[in-house]
Amino acid sequence: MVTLKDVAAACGVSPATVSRALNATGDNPSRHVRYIRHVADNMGYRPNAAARALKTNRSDNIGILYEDVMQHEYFSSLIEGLRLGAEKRGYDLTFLARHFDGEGKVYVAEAEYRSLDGIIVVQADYASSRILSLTGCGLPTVVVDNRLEGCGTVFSDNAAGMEKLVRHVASLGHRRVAFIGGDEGSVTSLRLGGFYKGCAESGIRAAPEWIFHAHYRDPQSCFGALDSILMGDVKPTCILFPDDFCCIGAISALAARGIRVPEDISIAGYDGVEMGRLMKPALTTYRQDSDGMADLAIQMLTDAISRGEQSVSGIATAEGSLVEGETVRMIGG
Amino acid sequence: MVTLKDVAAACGVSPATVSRALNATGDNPSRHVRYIRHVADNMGYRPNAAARALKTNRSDNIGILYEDVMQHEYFSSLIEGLRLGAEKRGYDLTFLARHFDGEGKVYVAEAEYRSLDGIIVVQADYASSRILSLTGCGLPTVVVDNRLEGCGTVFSDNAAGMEKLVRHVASLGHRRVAFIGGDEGSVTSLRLGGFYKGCAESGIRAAPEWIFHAHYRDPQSCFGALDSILMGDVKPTCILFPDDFCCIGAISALAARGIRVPEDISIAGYDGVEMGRLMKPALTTYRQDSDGMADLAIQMLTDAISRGEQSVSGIATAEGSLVEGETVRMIGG
DNA sequence: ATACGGAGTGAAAACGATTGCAAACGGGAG
DNA sequence: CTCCCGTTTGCAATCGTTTTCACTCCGTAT
Repeated sequence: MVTLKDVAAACGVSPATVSRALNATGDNPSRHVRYIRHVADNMGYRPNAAARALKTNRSDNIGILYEDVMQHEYFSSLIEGLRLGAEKRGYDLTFLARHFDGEGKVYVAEAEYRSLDGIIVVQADYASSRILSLTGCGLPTVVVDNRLEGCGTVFSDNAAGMEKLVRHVASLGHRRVAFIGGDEGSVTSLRLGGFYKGCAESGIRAAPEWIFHAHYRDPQSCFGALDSILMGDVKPTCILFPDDFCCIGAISALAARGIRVPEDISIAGYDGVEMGRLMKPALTTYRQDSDGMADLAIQMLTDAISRGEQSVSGIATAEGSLVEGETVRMIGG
Repeated sequence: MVTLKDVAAACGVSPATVSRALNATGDNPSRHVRYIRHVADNMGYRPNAAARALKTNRSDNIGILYEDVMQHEYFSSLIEGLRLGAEKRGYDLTFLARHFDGEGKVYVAEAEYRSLDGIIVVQADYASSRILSLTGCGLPTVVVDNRLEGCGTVFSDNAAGMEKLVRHVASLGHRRVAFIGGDEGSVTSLRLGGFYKGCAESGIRAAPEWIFHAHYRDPQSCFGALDSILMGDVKPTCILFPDDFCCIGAISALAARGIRVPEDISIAGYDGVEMGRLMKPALTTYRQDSDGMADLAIQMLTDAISRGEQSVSGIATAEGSLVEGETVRMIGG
């Protein structure tokens, strides 16, 4: 392993000079600096992250914290986006391991231990108490799709997206629209607000009997809601699902009852998964901009880091886009 | 931040003693050692990873390297499995960033820079030249579903799995079976071998005109193959797809032609994604044991690390399981 | 009683980088 | 030629651990 000292010897200068030459940020480096850099390159010098972190307390490393979300395509693409964003800005990404202590899982200690520069929290459930303990830790933190005291936040446009979806559905003539989701403490509860607003603006009555609770990406509770809907006297012409996964699954559940989509009933999902584009009829859904969210999150975080701040403030929202598929059909006015 | 020295002062001993007390591995620690540990705990002492790494050249940190696979449910659950396995054994997981140099992406340098203890490679494509440069780097490396000189390997039971699938299909009476996949340099080429073997053992003629090339998880090439199959004079009774994603997509493509699954044609996928269980008819497929593979990989790697070896040898295979769905129907003998 | 071996401890030297401080240097003005 | 001021450089300390080496202490064998 070639060290600063080796490069210094090769250049006939002191290690301090080499360090400065390599870290200098000026726009037009002097001949001497260029020479040192050239030699360092040639020798294959790479700084030692541990030594640097020890001295500076910085690691160019961001911790990422999530729970049980990897299987969701939306989240895994979000995480991939985080990685790309971090890479672009010269940071690495480390999974924050959950080392146990007496009372629960400890993330902060881990982050400190590794001298991480910041933390990104990706979590489907709101306000996990384990996460809450992060907020006071003096490390800049950005939370995705969640609101946490003292942390920066990046939201998907949950309310606005659902609103757009409702309008779209309304524009195709639907007046009896059911909503599945709105689970307390999940993003779908934010969307419920958008649903109400969209209904109000489109002159649709948001009938309480057509609003059903279900968890995000939980087919079980979702199909339960579907059952209730189908057992009602008056049936909706369109059902909005909490996520694409459940929505696609529902097509089969409906087919098993002899109900065709979209001929007999229209449906729409939420997320914008790849399968939705592939299938026939193509899924009508709202595509969350996971790449945009990821990049915003990393940007907020790295900005705060490079300003040397201990916390991140501010809220940003990434706008998604309506995906007009074929699962919502036009119905007679 | 509380350091070794602080603990030492509080205990009235030297830092060296504290270090030894905390790192001692003996089964029954002496009273004195227990006391030091107690004090350290109480003071909230956490070792500094950077200092430790600097001194020992170990980081309890494993690098993970992959390309463009995050969107695949199989891969993201594999990565989640890796994380869990690493966590279980006291390691963290860091994404290996791809810093560029003149000729391509450089992973090794990054791994060295962070003094990573080992590397796990997850990659759909065989023999990427970028990866190859890893092998000589003196870091223990385990490759998933791939064979690379000087690296440990964990395989999914590609051939055996496909063989089982073929037998299952044969046992339901199918004699005309088409195979899509077998792409050079991808895992599906291994499965092609299993296909031949399964056919041979089941007395099925593996007809070359029913073997079609397609990339893994590439609907485009897959549907092209499907077209060819459907245009043939004699049609197969069952089609085996390279992955569940394409297979599920194919159901729609078939439906668009008025072909029903499984009444008119039987199909099976490969991977075992969640959606397959949810849909109706439930997807017949072969579920790869991604958790098992991940755990094997981490175990091989951490074993080598703790033995202080510079490379990993050995090949392990994780056995998957046949998922008998409803997309392959029994046909008349 | 003396010598010896083992266990435990402390002092101090690393590991490889950054950085405050002071000295050396270089260029322009007088 | 000298002086002054701004820039560059080197020295040395430091970050928090681990680890070697020498030493002490104590129990046991001779």
